[in-house]
Amino acid sequence: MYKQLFEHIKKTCPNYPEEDLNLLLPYFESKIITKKSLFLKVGDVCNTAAFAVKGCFRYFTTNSEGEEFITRFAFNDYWVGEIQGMIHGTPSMVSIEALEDCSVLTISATDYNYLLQNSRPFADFIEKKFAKAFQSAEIRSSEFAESAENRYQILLSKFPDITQRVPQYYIASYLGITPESLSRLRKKSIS
Amino acid sequence: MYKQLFEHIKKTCPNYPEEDLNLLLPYFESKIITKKSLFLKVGDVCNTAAFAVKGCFRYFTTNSEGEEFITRFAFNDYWVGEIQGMIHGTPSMVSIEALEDCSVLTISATDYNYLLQNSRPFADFIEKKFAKAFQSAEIRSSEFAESAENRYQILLSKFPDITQRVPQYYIASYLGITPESLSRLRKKSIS
DNA sequence: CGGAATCTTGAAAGTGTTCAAATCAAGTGG
DNA sequence: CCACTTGATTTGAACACTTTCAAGATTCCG
Repeated sequence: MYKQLFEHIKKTCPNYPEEDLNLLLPYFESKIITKKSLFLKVGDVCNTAAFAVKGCFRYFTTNSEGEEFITRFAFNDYWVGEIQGMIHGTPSMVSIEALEDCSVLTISATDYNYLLQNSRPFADFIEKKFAKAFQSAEIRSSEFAESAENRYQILLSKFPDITQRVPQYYIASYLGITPESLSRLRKKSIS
Repeated sequence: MYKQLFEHIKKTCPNYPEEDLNLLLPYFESKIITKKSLFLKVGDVCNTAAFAVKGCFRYFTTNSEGEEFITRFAFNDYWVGEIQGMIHGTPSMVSIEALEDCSVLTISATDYNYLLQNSRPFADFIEKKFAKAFQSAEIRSSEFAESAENRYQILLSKFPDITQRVPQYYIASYLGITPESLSRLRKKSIS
């Protein structure tokens, strides 16, 4: 559990001091998030962040027609939650739901902000994560420059096992097409 | 010129100390960016940020078909450039072009980073701007949950005068449709 | 073994694209 | 100031792609 979190941190910040890693321990709590439960709901303020040791989540919003639209997925070694809301107390624009039973390490917004203020290495780590998240958001929005078929290929190349873990209609929603269209698109790609 | 920049900063950070504002002066330079010139090119590292006193810019990428796709617009009182690249030296994923003759206040990446390190108020200001930019990127990608017509209406509500300043084929590109489709869509909306 | 959920397939309808031509607008040079 | 050029927008018709709705096949799970 914690070893995986530490590995994750060291991958992002290779010179994160070993002793500072151990200081993090008391702030995290191991939890199971059961399949289909909501980790965060639109409009709520995110008061917990979770490091996904094992699991799979979807972020989604609802459009003006009342249809769900998936904005992103999160898998093992991803952080789940809304950093923005944790820091500034702004209500979330997305909901987050577990697609499997997920094993996570959670940290409260209070402890998170405490560490941000009092641990230089942690603050640097979060800053890097944040920069990465920003880049991902920019990439996500430019994906729509591509055709649905290309978007699907890009998604597959990023997450080769996504078809095993995520129902196809969710992938379709992420791509912005109907499940039927995705089914046909897949059929075409194979032949 | 500078007054406008100061107003902009005070709007974001109401208690930005007056004396710290004046400290910023020597780092900024007033410039004109002529219509159609590139402020930043894909792949280059952004070494200058610009505060748009007056003007209008488009950010764009090129998809795998070689077609341009506009990711966002920037107008008066916007910051133009890639903060990410300025801080981390990463190459830009977008190009930025002036759509009018633009009057801007520029600051070099070096000075920018210097201020970030040495001026607490400036760092706080940038942090807020950054959070805002992140949110905008998230919103931008969820816009594709909506129909082209709704996306157009949303854009109009955000920038009521955009049709006066930006050619329609650029707006179409931003919406992810052809200029012809936008033309028809507008015709329909009016009646 | 059911029953529910998911995925596939078909046909019709809808929507956006393409390509070509016409119209409109703005600026240039005689 | 007008004719001309160039760029931008509109319109039309054929076409391509995606959606919708309905039905059938498949998979998963209690």
